[in-house]
Amino acid sequence: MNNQNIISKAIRFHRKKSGLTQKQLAEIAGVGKSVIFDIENGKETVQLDTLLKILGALNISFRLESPIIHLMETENEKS
Amino acid sequence: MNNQNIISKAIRFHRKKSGLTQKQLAEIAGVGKSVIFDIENGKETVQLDTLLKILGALNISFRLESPIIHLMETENEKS
DNA sequence: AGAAATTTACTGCTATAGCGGTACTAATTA
DNA sequence: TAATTAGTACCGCTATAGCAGTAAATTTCT
Repeated sequence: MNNQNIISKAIRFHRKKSGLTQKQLAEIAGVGKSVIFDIENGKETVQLDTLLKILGALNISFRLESPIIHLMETENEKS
Repeated sequence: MNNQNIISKAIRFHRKKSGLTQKQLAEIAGVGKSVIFDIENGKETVQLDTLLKILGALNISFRLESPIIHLMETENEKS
C-alpha cells in the first residue's frame, strides 16, 4: 500500500463516516467534484494545496516522520 | 506555522543534514531543480507525487492522523 | 420494481506545474 | 582577492490539473 492509496482510502473512509457525498465534500473543501473522484480513485498527480483542503475539510491532519526530525524543533532554540 | 511551511522547513533541514545541494536532491528525487527551490520557499501548489518523490529521497515519511483513522485498518477484517 | 440520489466517466477549456536553460547573486573555499 | 559552488530568479515551452457540464452506470431508498 503506497502513500497515494493510503490517502485515497482515508479520504473515502472519512467522507463516508461524515455522511458526505463527493459533491458535498467538494463544496466544503472548496474544490471541484472531479478532484474528489480522482483522488478517491488513486490519482497520483493532485496538487498539495488541493489535497490539504480536502484533508482539512475532513479533519485529517498529517505529520512528517524521520529519524532526525525531532532535531528540527530544538534547532530553533539557538537564536 | 502552516502545513506548507512545515514541509518546506523539513525538506531544507533534511537536505542540509544530508549534505545535498538543491541540484543533487533534484537528481536523486528525479525532479527538476526549480521544484526544490520552489518548495523550500513555500510554494503551495506542488504536486503530491512530486512532493512524495522528494520526501522519499530524504527518507521522510508522513502519516495521516484523525480521531477515527484507526478504524480504517480494522475495517478490512470484515471480508 | 421504480424513483431518486450518488458515483463514475467522459468532454473541452483555461490556468499553471514542472522542465531545462540562462544569468545574477550570495556564500564558500583556495 | 579570485575562483568555485550554491542559491535565487527569471525565461519559454509542454503537459496536464482542475474546472463545470453532461450523461451513463451504480447504489440507495420507498
